[in-house]
Amino acid sequence: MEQNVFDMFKSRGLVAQATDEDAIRDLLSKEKVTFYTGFDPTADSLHVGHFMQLIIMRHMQKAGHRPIILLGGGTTMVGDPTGKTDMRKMLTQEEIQHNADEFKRQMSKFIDFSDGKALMVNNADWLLKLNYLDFLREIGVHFSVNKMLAAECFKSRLEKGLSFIEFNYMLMQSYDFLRLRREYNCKMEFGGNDQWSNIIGGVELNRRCDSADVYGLTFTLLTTKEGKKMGKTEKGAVWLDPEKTSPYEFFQYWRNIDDAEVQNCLKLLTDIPLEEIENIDMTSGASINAAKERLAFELTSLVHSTEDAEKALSTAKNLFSGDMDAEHMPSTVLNADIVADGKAAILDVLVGAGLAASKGEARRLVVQGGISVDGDKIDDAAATIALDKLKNGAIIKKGKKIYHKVSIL
RNA sequence: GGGAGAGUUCCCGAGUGGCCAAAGGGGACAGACUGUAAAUCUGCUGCUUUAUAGCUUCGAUGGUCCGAAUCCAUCCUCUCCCA
Repeated sequence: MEQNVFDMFKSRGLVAQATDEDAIRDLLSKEKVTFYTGFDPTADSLHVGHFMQLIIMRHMQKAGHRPIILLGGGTTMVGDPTGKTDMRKMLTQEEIQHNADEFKRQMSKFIDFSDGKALMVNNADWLLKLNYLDFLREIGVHFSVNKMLAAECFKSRLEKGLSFIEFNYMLMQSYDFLRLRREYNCKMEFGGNDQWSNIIGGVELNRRCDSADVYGLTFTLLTTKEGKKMGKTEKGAVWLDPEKTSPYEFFQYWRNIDDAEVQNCLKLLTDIPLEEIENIDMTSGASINAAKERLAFELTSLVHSTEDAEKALSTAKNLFSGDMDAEHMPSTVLNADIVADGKAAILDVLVGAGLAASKGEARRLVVQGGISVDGDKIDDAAATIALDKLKNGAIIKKGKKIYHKVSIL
């Protein structure tokens, strides 16, 4: 008999909190369970933060259970205050719909929606129609303000100020669970560990309204060792959409991960057997690097494709071993008007390629020795690149790891 | 509704009329060292072809003044106390 999915989650360190471990293990081994995870469509692409939830749903589906993706078309209009220090920007209904559509497209890569094997529902379907008084009388009675205020997730907001609209988020999420159980016999809610309060709210609501036993399970959050959420870079989130974060950049994000995170990420995000992960020699740089490469490769193939992962890997190998491989690196085609007298100023090229935000920044980069063109270091801010070089495509290296091909029309 | 206070550059935070493009810290970026890691050290951090120069910036708008982040008026947002 195969290992119970729940035990598999546990052994890989995925589980953070569970409402009733034994009951959950039991339920998952006895029947095909319908469970749900909510996603708030606040941006037009999924990012690494959602990734782990998708992996989990995929595992569940493989084990024969039925996932419901709950799009928070309604809740997004309110904004989850959990862990946020500021109020969220309000989105219009059109924006939310657009984002939800994009989510669906990206998710079908991980989850099989055919033949009702997985469902996607939108809580806007019921939340938008709610009548305020009915809602208060049916749902509101079951929530204790005292209890909510004591919850950890509101603490930080109580210092900064919390508006009433956000305070209601928890009720709405709890109500979602009630609706999903009533309509789809959904018995479990999954989420990141930051969702714990919201999830137990829903579990309790089901019990109070219908005396129904349902369960909640939260998963470890992917965080860096400073406790920040993973998947954020200076430029923003690492997206799953190749248009927003190219497979190469995606690959490099994982390739450059902190030593201390490698094993954890392998456990949480890949299917590589546990023993193998635990046997990685963490004392040698070479073996750690090999593990990072493996991680990056596995994840890139999952999110994009094996082909993309291979391309990213070979591009990276070539670049870092000194060979110029211009094929898969980010590139920019510049307008001919930056060329004067058969050459273009290096500063203009840097700004044009988006490698520097302003000429001042570009100058700094050059002066500090951070720029090479076709392997030759440039240290003079007045330097130029000859037109024929640009025509063939010049490879600019910024810092240690950023390569960019620049050519001209 | 009454009273008190706050809004400064990516973030925190100093600055109460010229010496302010604005201290300090964090972050980011670049360099050295490394393993495409971390830690450490150094540089750097509004824009403008170099600048002892010019321009834009200190919640918003208008005003006082030779000169405003700093003073005045109105407005907006937030926090705290009382109701």
